[in-house]
Amino acid sequence: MAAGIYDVARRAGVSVATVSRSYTVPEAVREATRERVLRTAAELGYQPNRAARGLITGRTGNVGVIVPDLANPYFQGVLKGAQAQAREADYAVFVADGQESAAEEEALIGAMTKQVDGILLCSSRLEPSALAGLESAPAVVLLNRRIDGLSTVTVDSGDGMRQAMAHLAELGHRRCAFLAGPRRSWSNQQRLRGLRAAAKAAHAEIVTIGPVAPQFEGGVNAAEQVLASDVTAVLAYNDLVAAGMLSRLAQLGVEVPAQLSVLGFDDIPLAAMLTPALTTVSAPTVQAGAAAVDALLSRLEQPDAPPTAQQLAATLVVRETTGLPRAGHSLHLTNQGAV
Amino acid sequence: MAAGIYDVARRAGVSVATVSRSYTVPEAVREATRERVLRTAAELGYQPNRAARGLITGRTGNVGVIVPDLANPYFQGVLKGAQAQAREADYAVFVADGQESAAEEEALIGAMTKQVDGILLCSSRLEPSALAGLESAPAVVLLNRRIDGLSTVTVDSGDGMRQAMAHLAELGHRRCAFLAGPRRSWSNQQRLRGLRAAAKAAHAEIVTIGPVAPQFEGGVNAAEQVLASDVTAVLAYNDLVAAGMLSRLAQLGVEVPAQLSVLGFDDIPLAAMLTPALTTVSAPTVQAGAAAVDALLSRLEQPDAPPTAQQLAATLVVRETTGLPRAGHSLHLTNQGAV
DNA sequence: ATGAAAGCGCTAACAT
DNA sequence: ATGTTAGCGCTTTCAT
Repeated sequence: MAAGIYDVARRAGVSVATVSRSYTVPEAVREATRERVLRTAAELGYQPNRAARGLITGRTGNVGVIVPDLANPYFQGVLKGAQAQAREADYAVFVADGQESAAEEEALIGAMTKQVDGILLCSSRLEPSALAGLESAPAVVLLNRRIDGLSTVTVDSGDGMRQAMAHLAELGHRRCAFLAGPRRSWSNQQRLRGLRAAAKAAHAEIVTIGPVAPQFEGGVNAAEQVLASDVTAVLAYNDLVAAGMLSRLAQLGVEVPAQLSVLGFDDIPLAAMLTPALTTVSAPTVQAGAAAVDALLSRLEQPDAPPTAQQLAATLVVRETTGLPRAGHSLHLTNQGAV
Repeated sequence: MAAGIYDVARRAGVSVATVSRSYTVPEAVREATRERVLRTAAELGYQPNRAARGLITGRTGNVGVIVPDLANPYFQGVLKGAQAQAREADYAVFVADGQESAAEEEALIGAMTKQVDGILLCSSRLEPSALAGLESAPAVVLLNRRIDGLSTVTVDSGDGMRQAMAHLAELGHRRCAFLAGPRRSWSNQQRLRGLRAAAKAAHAEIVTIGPVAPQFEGGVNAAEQVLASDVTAVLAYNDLVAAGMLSRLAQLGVEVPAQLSVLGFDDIPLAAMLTPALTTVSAPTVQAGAAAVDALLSRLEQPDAPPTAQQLAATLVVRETTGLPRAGHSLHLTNQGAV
């Protein structure tokens, strides 16, 4: 069997209290003693049992990460960053997939609560009222969502959109489409707001299309509508939508960026892998995941400190899907509907 | 504070044992009593503390999933499937990122061991000897790796390669390149073996290039070498490599599939999003993750049952990057090295 | 600086 | 069918 604290204590000729202290309050035990204890522990392959420890300290050493969809590449970066940061601080991480459902998310929070010290809720699908009720129990940090009373980490997507629009305006675009994401999504609202403000400043016109499903298919399905709207550029809700758009445009024989400029949002790895490579606004997902865990852990250190609201910068990454607007004529489709 | 079992017991007018039994051996308590207990528990918002339970039962109700790289889309599917299946059985899942390092992986296993009932090791970077030493402690299931004495879930990638080669042969390709993955990788060996056998059967010739990094860049960097090798088709180690290949080929002005056919492996979501869409061998990642957790859980039920070795079928998905071989002339590069 | 002993919240014998 | 009680492996007063 695995060695327990008593085995180590006996073998090292000390009491269990000393063994325990060697780990938790090292400075309270004489160096020679501690060394002997640790060496003995290593020999026996002893590791303190976290569950037993948690029972008495009230801390589990775990954090939970809940995302709406584990298959979404956006959350992959977040998870990677969160995991790395947690492990750094010697925390283990539970993951759970909310399946894009508020109810499931709530159930997961409930199930997780007792097993973690804190929960990182990513792009929560919960109602603001449900979120507001989370101020207690384990610490909670929100990613991509802002609610009073909770610590949050957000990406300045409004400014990201401003950069995107400024880029388009500089190229000469004056009439652009925005392929909107889910209407109630916080991120969508931020992006649209930032875009509208920037468009106004640039004396450009925005036609909003959608909402479309924030997936590849959403972009595929919206392509015709975009073409019909007589714009010279389209800003998609996210990279997945932009990718779908690009795919359908290629089928239709529309050249990007010669005939239409396309922008994404998020800069998931896919963006750089497309041909032409997608110009997009980079949201620092890995960094955001790490920052959120940071916020969570410091909340655990100082439960009474006021909640923090960190905002990360988004940065435009110009690649190959944006260019000068086509001359003042509308689009001719050469390859209507071909596969 | 959160209610404990004693609070529930007192309020329901029963002993703690009855409360406990209402959860763990419901049939051993009179229905009326159990109902009352459960109702009381609900009123108090009581939920059994899993850590305390685990301390005595020796079971944590957790499983761990270790992947070499959380940012790799392949493992995203695996994780999604594993998580769903685990939750189904009311298990929580720990994730950890091995950072492509055998040492880190080993450290993670050590750190996790005490906190989980079983570990799912995905595409482990560990030496066979290290793996063989894992037969004890928590249950272990291997994904994409086969070792005697351990339960495994693998994808029949040899047969996947056979399908791919058969498809190419039918189109008329007789000289194809294989962009090899890491030489020591189990998956790479399986794929190469399957490919060689199928090529022999089809009287086709395989030129092996690489090993290349199993990433987008690996494909980008290998493109020139592939072009120089005078093949009419190239089978990449995985979709990421194929995507890099495609990207570079487009830059070089090589038309796919007219001048060169390209195949990937895995069928990660990216494959369908590329233009032209990638023909690839679909490895059922989500299903594999779920099957592996299944294997893990049944191992927990019956620790003495012999280890199982499940093999999942791979299926060729023909999309747009494969076609007839170009006529018998070599490739002319029209756009050498352009961006 | 170290040890003895009392629990943390729960389950599993063992009673009744 | 239900209650009593002894721990699970550890941390933490309180002594020494």
